[in-house]
Amino acid sequence: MAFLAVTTTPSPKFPSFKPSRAKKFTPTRLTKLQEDAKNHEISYESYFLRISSLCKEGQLRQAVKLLSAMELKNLQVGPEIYGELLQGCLTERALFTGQQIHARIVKNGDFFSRDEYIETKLVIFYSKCDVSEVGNRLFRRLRVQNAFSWAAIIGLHCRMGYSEEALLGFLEMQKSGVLPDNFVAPNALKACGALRWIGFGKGVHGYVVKMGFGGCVFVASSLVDMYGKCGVLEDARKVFDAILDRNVVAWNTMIVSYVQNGISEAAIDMFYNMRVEGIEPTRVTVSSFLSASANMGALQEGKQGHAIAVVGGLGLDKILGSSIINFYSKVGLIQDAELVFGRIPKKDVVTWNLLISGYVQFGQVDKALSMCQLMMLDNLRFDSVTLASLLSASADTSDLNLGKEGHCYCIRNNLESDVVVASSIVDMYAKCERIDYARQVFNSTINKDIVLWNTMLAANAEIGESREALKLFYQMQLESVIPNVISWNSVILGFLRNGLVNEAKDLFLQMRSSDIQPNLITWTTLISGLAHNACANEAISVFAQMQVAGIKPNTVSIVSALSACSDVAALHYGRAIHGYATRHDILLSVHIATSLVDMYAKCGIIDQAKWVFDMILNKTLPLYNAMICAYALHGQALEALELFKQLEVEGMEPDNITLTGLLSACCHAKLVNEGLELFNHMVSKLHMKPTMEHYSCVINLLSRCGDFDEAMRLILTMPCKPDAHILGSLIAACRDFPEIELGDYLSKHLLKLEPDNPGNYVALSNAHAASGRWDEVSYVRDLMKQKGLRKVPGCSWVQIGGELHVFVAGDKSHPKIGDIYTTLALLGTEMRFTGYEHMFGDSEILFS
DNA sequence: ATAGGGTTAG
Repeated sequence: MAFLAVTTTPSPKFPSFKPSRAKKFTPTRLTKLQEDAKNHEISYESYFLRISSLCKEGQLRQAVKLLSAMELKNLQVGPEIYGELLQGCLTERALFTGQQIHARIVKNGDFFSRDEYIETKLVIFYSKCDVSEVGNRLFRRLRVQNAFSWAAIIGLHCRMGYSEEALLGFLEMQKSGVLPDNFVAPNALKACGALRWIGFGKGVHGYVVKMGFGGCVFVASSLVDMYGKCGVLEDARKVFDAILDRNVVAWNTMIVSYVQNGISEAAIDMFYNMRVEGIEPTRVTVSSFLSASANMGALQEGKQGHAIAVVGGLGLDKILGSSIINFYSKVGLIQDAELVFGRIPKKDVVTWNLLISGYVQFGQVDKALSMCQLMMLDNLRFDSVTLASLLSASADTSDLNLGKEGHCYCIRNNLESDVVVASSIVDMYAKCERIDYARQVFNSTINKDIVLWNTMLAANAEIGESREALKLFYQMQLESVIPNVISWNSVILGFLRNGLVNEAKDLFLQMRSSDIQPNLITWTTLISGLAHNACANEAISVFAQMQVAGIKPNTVSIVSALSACSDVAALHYGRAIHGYATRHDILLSVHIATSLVDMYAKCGIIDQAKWVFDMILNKTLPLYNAMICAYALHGQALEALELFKQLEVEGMEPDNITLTGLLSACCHAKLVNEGLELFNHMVSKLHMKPTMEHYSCVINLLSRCGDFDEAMRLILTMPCKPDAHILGSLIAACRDFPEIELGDYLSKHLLKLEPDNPGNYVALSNAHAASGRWDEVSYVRDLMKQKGLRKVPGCSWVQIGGELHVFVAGDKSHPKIGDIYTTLALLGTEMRFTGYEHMFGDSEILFS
């Protein structure tokens, strides 16, 4: 029973003195006591007061010195002095000093270390310093677990993210007969919010009301926060409205709830209401307001928020600074973001990440990379967010080496198990055309979330692996991940990229009857996919359906619809879309103008195309290209060349498309000198490498003008093998002149060169058809049949008398069919569709 | 009691 004897040591004599009395000392009495202490014998009381005030001022070293002085003089030190010292260490979060005090307490024997007040203080101290092992151990050894220690330990669990433990503590506390007070309730509510346990939260709400804490702003604000975190904004608002004296925190909590639930408008509204009530915003207010502004892309509001922070003298800490940077980079004002970045005194990873992701988002990969280097020089390590941005940059630029470096960094630093990072890695490999690597990373990631599934789905859809995409779509559902709009959209895209139009339409119908409704991107995907698969008329009708469904078309959908109109020369619909764009003030978009130029040109109205072209002030290269190709289509080579001059005057660099347009314009107009001059200019002055199309235009031009020698010379000197198209056009020209011998030679050569390439046979038959030699066409087709070659879709046409004969090989829905409509449009409106006929087993569309 | 960053679809 020796140890019992220790615990029952007779208590030393202490002055009967309670810390609560300290509050009654007035400042004058305090100074008097301090003077006494200097001159005369220092009383216990004044030691206590001196230590207490030093602790409150944060002068911990001085306070500890006094404690040592007391110990030297063999003065008895009571629990209240240790308590004050611990409180001082607590507010200063001075863990080391606190541990020293703890050591002295233990050294002084069980009377001190087992004092209820001291024990509780120690639990609170270690809990607040987030030393959970010690805090928990001391708490478990407590003989009396009072409301204070319970609050400390529940708060500790809360801060460490052990929300379940916090709530268990809340229950256990009640079970042991200690009633949770208005200090514990906020922590319990915070845990409910973190766990999204609305049921438990409501229980706490009921308890709070029963106990009469409902009027406490702290508790009410926590309730607002809890309901907000659980997504029940109506209840959050009800609690908020019932608070009688709302302080800034209450307002902030409500604003934050709206922001976190994506209701930015309401958050902004709240902010203005708060200002009307004359509540001064804090950094928390402004940074939440800026989040809302950033999410809405509300330029004016965000700038106002920044101004309020400056005018209100709110210091630029890293969180407020980050919010400002986030806002500026989200609205694209990267330079302003840079400026603010430079003014933040203490930056952390988040600050750097924001600027880096801003750069990545606006395509400034170089700046993002140099930022990463500077970040390393600042002794900061990359985290998963940095890597996600870096990997996304590698994906955008298809930089496989950079991407691999990023992947390796993730492996070395254990970041690859983060789903977000895994998604970025998968996306990076997919965009760098290494779907095999993407698949490997995808398979080895344990916890797949919807974004990761969608990333893999999109990767397969992009390359038309529709089977694989559909498989993933079912597989994710088997693993209880419910597809969202993006998943559906990707599967539809996969079908369309694979040319499976019916399957795509089918899935779209399924989607419309499911819980998930098509959004703008679904409609756009479908319209553009139909247009690309030669279903122009359907594309146009889907575009109309989309408006019926109440979805406002954007630039991409309008451009796709216009391209569909171009394909079938649907002037009527094209004009309607033009009108729509004008009414909605989106005509200024260069992309739409470019499509309009193309559409009007292909519908035969070159003047209208020029009108649209002239209307755009800041012309881009694609716009010039569209107009040049429009002139080429209409055989107006001189105008095209004039435009080329204008383009060079404006300091633009022509690209391959520009040159193709110009050369084909020359070719149509048989401007042989201009064409050759252009070709030489392109090679020697612009240092451009001619493509097969460029050679094709020039060789076609030469042969159409009868210069077969020069054409052959070019064929022999070109760095790549001539394709079927080039030889085909040459053969066609041979028939026209006639250069029968050369033509026959080339024909045989073409078939000898690549006897198994069906494209060559098609080219040949097209060439024969163009010169009206039907027997030859028939012969070539027979040859194909003998060789068992599948027909390659394609078409050709020829005008004989008043009739236009159009030959369509294979499927009538082949994209090439669009050319027929364009040709018809160019020929004028007299041409009338008269029906299909069959010739050589293929369809022939007759017009007259 | 309240605040900041990242990944997927046309």
